[in-house]
Amino acid sequence: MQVLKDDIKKRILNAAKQEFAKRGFIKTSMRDIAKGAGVGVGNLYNYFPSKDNLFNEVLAPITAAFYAMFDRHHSTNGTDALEMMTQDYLTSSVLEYVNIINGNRTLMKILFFNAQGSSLENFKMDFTDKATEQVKVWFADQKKRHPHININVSNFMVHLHTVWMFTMFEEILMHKMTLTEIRQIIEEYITFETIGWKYLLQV
Amino acid sequence: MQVLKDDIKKRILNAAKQEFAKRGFIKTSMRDIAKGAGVGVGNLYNYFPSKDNLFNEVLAPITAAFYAMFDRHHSTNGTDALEMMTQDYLTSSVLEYVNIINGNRTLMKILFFNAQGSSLENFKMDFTDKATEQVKVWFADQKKRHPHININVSNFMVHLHTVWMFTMFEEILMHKMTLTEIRQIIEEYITFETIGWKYLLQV
Amino acid sequence: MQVLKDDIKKRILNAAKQEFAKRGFIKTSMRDIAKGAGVGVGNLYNYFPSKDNLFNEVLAPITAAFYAMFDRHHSTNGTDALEMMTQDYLTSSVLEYVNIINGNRTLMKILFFNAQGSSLENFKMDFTDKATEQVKVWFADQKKRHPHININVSNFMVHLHTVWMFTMFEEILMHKMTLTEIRQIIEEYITFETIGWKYLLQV
Amino acid sequence: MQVLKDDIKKRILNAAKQEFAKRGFIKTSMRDIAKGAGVGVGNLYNYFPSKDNLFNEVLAPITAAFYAMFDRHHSTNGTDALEMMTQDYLTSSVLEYVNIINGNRTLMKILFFNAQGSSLENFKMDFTDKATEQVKVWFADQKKRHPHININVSNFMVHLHTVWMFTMFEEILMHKMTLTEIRQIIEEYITFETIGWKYLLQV
DNA sequence: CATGAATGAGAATTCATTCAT
DNA sequence: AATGAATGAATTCTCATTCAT
Repeated sequence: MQVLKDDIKKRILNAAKQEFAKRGFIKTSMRDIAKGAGVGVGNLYNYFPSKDNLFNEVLAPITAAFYAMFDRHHSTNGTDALEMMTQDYLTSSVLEYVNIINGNRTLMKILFFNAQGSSLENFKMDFTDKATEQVKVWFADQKKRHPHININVSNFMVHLHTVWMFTMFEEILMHKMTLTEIRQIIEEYITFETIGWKYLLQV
Repeated sequence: MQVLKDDIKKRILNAAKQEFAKRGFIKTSMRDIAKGAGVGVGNLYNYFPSKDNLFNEVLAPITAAFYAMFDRHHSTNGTDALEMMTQDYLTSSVLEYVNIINGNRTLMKILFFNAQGSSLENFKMDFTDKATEQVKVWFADQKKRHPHININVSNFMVHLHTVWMFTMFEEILMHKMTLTEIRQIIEEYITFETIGWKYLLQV
Repeated sequence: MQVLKDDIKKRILNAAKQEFAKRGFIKTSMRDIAKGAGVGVGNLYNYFPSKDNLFNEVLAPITAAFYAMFDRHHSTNGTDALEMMTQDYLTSSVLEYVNIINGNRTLMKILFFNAQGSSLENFKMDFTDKATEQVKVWFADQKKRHPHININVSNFMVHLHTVWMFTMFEEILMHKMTLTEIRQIIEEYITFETIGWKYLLQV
Repeated sequence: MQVLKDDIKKRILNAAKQEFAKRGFIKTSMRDIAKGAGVGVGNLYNYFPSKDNLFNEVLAPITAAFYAMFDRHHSTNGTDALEMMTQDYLTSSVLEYVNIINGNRTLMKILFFNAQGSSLENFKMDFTDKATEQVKVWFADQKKRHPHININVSNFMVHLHTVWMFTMFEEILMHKMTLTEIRQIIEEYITFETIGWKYLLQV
């Protein structure tokens, strides 16, 4: 019975994923999902209290991954600024994101492009805001350590670059690329960012 | 009578703008707009043949501005690459965009974030694609003029930076900023881009 | 001024005729008519109190013709049965109808096929009912004159043949025919009817 | 549950039948039907995907009967002309139609008089056209068998008589008659047709 | 746990008619 | 007399959610 239940839940989540990816949150109807899952409409509500909740559950893996990553990086607040500027460090960081993306293309597409109308419609914005806050704290910390660093970078600039990273993810998503291609892009991206920031920070 | 008509049309367009900005295209109902404009529902259709058309008319100023700018820049294809790399040229270019933005904050918000479900839902994507095409042509032209330039930048990278520019606009939009702040950001942005591209192109 | 008014009225009636013929009573909107007449919507109501009234006025020529014919034939009640059975008499009668048809093809089409939803939607039925009543009176009269005539023809049969005549008109209308073709058909029709009725009445 | 479903479907079809018969396709609203069936408006769409489809389902019995009959008569193409001229053969044929009519008075009324605006609005015309085609084929066949038969009857005349038969059905419909009355009428009708055609064909 | 029928509000759009100008 | 903007009710159809079975 428990097994059966889990199976059904998975089938619902899967069907929902397909439909949300195809038509977006608003245009997807519970009926479509039920049909896709081979399940009665009413039964959906035995597993998920509402359409919005179902949507959140579908996207749980990706949102969780983002939050997990966020927490992990929270603990790197102690990392030294100059160390962070190394290509290696950055590359490994970004590749971490890329792995998330690559394992969850569909979910990310939904989260970034098809969430309008749901409670997750502002996820990207909220997340970047949070991330920016974190970076601002990190910057303040660095100021103490390296007084010579030009820390007068606007908060906005920090925010913008966070968003840009996401934008890059989006573009990678939308232009179905091979892993090799992705690696090359990441490299170009990192180069670009490193050069720019080093200049701005006058390191 | 003529005055009255124009007045009502403006009131409808205004109400529509407010509602579309608040709730997005899909979730905004003609009833809401009518109520907002202090007008009967049916009367909306004396001015605009459909919801989608009304939406397009609301956004006409901003879409027209984008297309006009696109056409103007089309004629700069002859511009030399090295000239374009000057801070001055770039700054003036970007400020052009910024002026558009600044005069049409709400409209841009709608166009970029709230157009899902309308015929303009792909405007940003289509526009960046077009812009990318243009830049690719420009790159090819530059290859002839400056054979020493490293032209092996992926199309994707070109595309990405076009999108980034838009992203910056979006962010400027969302963080209601003063003109001075905007100027500083543009400066940082230009610096960043110039440095990065000079490096990539090995100029 | 009076001239102008008449001109406008004619233009409205004409435009209405076109539209009613094209789309039928229900599907034709007052706006369409106004546009067709080159007149403001509101002005229609200065000439005709309602859509239904306008419809009636458009069809007035044809309905009037039918009623006029009806009245004329009312006075033929004195005509002798055996005289009426002659080809000549019948032919001339039917040709009378044909002339009406031919001069008013469009109006008849409207009256017969496009009146649903209007107060004239039952015109044909009402008219045939009245005509049948008249013929029944005529039959009763004949019984006195020619006791040997088999008068036991059902009222229904009388009704049916009235309807058939109309049906023939409809078919002639729908198969745009030349006058010669029409004449041939009428001849065949009369032959058919004469033969049949002579047999039924055992004349 | 299954019983309930069938019951409701019947109630909807019945209510729809009543309303369509009363007001015709266009003027009947889904709300009226829902109210008549004691059902919510939305629920109609659980049974029928559209108003037009509901209309078609309501009329399915009668349209199916017509097509079935058409197919059956298609196989009588081999029947000899002179045989067909016998009263018995014709009577049995027409009675076949009459039986259909008698069991479906309301439906035929709807199909013939109240279908405007629906996808069945041309049913009668289409059907008579098809039937006429069939008869023309039959005529051509007879010409070979009985060269002395005067086959120069206009196509129009053939068409007209097909329509007339339908017209008779319509009239029978509209004048609620007993079966005995109907039989008498059919007899008169057949007599009329036989006499007339024999004369026209110079048999 | 499962069904899908049922609900009822809400969507966009149409249209005859009125009325201020 | 003429305009056409304005109204508001009516149209078909959709859909998240509930509930009897």
